[in-house]
Amino acid sequence: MFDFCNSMTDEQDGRARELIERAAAKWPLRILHVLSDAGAPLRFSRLLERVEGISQKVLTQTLRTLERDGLVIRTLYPQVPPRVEYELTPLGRDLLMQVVSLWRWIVEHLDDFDARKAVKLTAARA
Amino acid sequence: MFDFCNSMTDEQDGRARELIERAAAKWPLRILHVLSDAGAPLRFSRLLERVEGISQKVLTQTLRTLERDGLVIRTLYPQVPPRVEYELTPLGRDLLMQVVSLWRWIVEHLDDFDARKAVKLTAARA
DNA sequence: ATCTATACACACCTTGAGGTAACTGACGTG
DNA sequence: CACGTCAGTTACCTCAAGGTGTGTATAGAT
Repeated sequence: MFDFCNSMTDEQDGRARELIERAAAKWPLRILHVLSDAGAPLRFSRLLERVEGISQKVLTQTLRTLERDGLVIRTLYPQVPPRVEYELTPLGRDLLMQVVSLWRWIVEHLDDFDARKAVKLTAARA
Repeated sequence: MFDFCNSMTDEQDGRARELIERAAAKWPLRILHVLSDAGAPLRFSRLLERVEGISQKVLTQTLRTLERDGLVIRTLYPQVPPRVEYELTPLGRDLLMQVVSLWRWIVEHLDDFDARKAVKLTAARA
């Protein structure tokens, strides 16, 4: 049914899996979403305000990971006090769009995600 | 850019987020994939063999969660020794298809996920 | 001299997912 | 009566993500 899965090398599968796991962590998608909504580069402290509930430490961590993955760009302006701006890369924007389409599908089918709606066949045939 | 995000209630967003986080955990997608490939109900021990590396405990845990979410159906045949079969629900199949399309997109763009490919603008304008 | 703002770094702690290994219950088999 | 099978359960441990709280460099403003 998913022939393409078998046409992947193990390395491709591994890397894709890593990316999914990193992106599906607690904060990355929120951050990408905030950056996308802003439509313009955001400073560190703006992100800290808009990504509700995140701590400074985790925001820096997550941003570094997103940067390494090529999803955001970090621009440092050597001023005092320092100024750093973050913005989405085209890849980040594209990834977000892919995820959003999945998200939309889930929201549309939210009522189905419930075991009580699943037909139970418990042992009728046994 | 993602207008539909703002047309969601907080509750919808929260539930969708929970589902994503659960589904993107270490094992659920593998299990769904194995069940899908099998094309037929699988016994517990068949899953244990085919989902490489998973332990009994985690397999049961994960299957229970998938069952609660309405993604798999558990059928118990009251025999001795016991026989239990797991199969995908239509919803599970559909979810897997959505995720696979995301997966495919990621694999196709795997080479782009690398910070070295991102254009760096480090402070040229400062 | 003190205070403030910015974007962190560092040390510490909590929490939960996941791993490991042993045990269970019911029954048919030798 | 011991043994193996199946689908778990239970107790215990580990490890890393994430949370909390503080420290730091710099220079302009008061």
